[in-house]
Amino acid sequence: MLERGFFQRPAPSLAPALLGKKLVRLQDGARLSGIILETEAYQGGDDLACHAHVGKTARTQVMFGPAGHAYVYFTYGMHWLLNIVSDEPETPSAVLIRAIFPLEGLEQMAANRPNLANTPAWLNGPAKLTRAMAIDGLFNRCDLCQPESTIFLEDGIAFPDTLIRTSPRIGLGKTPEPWLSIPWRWRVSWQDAQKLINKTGR
DNA sequence: CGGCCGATTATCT
DNA sequence: GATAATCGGCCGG
Repeated sequence: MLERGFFQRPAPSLAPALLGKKLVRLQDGARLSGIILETEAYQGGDDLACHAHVGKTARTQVMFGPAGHAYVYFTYGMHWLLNIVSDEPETPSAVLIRAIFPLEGLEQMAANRPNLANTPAWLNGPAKLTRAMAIDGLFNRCDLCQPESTIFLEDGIAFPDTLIRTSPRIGLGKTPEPWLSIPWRWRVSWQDAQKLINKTGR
């Protein structure tokens, strides 16, 4: 289990460091997991794309707290998105988990997503992976560094820097420049990940 | 492939 | 009352 110290840095530093780490969810005694393939950073009250730019509200409060906690929020009337709170208290900051490469508990994750065809890359979206891992608002503000947590992170594999691509963040709508174009999205392609994971033997 | 669009409701103003 | 850190279906090239 990754300890709190790992998360205690600004989101633009933590986000790329999370690539290759293992996201683990214990559901009904089963172990569901995947290698993180895509992340986005949301950093500080100055970041107009960050929910916390409006200040402390019931929703954003957790981002003002200590690192290593989950920020799970609801959007578009139907989706839950998982973030990991980063940086120091009073500096609102979080990393959105946008895609994982399924590793353990594939059968149960597929059962959690009955309507999804079992295509090769099927957890390539922030709301897809939360549904497959049965992560919803009940996990908002939970501590990912507690020994009894049913969601936590583990060491995984190391992706070479050459496989990591950056781009602007997705879905920001009418967020103004320069925030719209800041390259705070990091990702590894599903194909590259599969090659490396197979070679490493998981 | 890429673009458009409707679904559906917590959260904020 | 408006908006949304998305998704999946449907269209055209």
